[in-house]
Amino acid sequence: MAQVRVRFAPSPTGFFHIGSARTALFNWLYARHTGGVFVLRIEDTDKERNSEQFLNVIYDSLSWLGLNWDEGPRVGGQFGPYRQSERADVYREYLARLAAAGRTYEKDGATYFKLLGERAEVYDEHRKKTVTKVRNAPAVIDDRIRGRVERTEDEDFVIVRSDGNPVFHFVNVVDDITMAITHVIRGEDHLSNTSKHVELFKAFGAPVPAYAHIPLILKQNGPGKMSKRDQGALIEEYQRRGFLPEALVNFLSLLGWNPGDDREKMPIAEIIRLFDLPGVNQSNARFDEKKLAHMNMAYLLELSPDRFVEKARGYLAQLPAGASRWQSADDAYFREVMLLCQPKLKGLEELPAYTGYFFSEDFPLDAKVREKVMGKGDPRARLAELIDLTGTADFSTDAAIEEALKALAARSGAGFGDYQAVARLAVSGTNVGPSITGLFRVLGRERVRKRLSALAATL
RNA sequence: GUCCCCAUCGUCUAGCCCGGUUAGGACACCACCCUUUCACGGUGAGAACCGGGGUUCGAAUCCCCGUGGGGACGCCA
Repeated sequence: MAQVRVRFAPSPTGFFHIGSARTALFNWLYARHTGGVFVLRIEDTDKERNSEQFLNVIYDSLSWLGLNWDEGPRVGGQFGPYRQSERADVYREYLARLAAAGRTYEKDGATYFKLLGERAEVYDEHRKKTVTKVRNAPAVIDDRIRGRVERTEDEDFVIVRSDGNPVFHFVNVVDDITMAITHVIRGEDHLSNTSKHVELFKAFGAPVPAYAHIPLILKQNGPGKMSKRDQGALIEEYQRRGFLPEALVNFLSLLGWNPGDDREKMPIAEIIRLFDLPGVNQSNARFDEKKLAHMNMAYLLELSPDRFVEKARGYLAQLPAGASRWQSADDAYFREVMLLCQPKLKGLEELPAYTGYFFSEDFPLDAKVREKVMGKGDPRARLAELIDLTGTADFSTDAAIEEALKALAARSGAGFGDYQAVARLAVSGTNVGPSITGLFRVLGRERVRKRLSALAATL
């Protein structure tokens, strides 16, 4: 069996859709699984809609996801160039072949591909116009996911626009032929187009590749497939929100595919080992951001300290406002704060709100929490005792702080929880966060006492 | 309207090909446990074979018809 060659062929429209990401991923996985070649081809024949800078959106998104390409722009390859805008010579040659075989004709300045068979004029109710139907044999699509699919192409179609630019169907097929693509893995929305492509392959006398039409990703609420305007549809959004690419890739791999057992969270090497076309589902999948968030948390939790700190720093640095707040902190302290919070976070997005009070005295006091804590027991007395205790207590370790607090609770007869709640409110302004002992230790005696006193002063 | 694809818990899915399961897992939700908060984690609960016909001793599984969902029908890709 010859080496597998697959391709991902996006258009530089300025967006990198999550559905495109999954198509790219499945192609990449199949190439890696089979030891094949993953080709990146840029389909930029529509000069109206494409632009140079949009190319970077594609490169950046693929790179961020870790989907490296073996052939394509920036890395080259023996079947280049890999941008359709640079392949005019190839298309001219293939168009000439079609013309020589009598399979093209001009109409309204455009070039049409001519189907073989009897013709008849028919009025199309839906399109409200008369069209020429061709009595044609069905095209057979050998689909690795759906099985054998037949569809009859019964109308000639445009392959070169009147402005001289070739159309998708034509260049797509020509490139798949000239780039020796063996498997076309793409979204199901292309299944109906495939009969056009099969007709072209046949007209060129070229072997038809194996197809694999993968199910679509549906929007989480409401009807229809996910579009670029839907919440969570764009890869750059996940990048910006600090999602871990390995988590997103793992999640995406499970949208329409499964390893055949209960496993979900898997290292990419394992996904590559298990991935195969027959394991891909046939039905569309609804996108579920909650499950993605859970996957992201699981990956975040197991990040090594160094990696977590690096990710946290990266995330905070790209925030639009207030980046200076964290940047002014010294490395050791920053690291200590981040590692204290790592086991508690669901996502890097929580970082600003979750760690703000470590880096500034100006942090919000949650009014509801304050009301709740202050309305219970004798917070005034607890605060006074805490201020007294923290003046002399050993702050060197969590254990020492815990011991001191427990001793205080035992002396006074109030519960540990009462001290904990009041102290937490004073130092962090809320009722969620790391352990109170960790909070004390990392914040340090001086700031803890200052904040306790500040809260006491408001009573 | 025409053509194509699809159909298991709210969601992602295993099981289907090669009929016999208390129809399994995960996310979400709820309860309990753990616990110095909040999480994590643990235990448990509720929750599905779209409908109708066939074939068969027996159908989630095979066949047909409905219905529902999705896609395509551009000088977009």
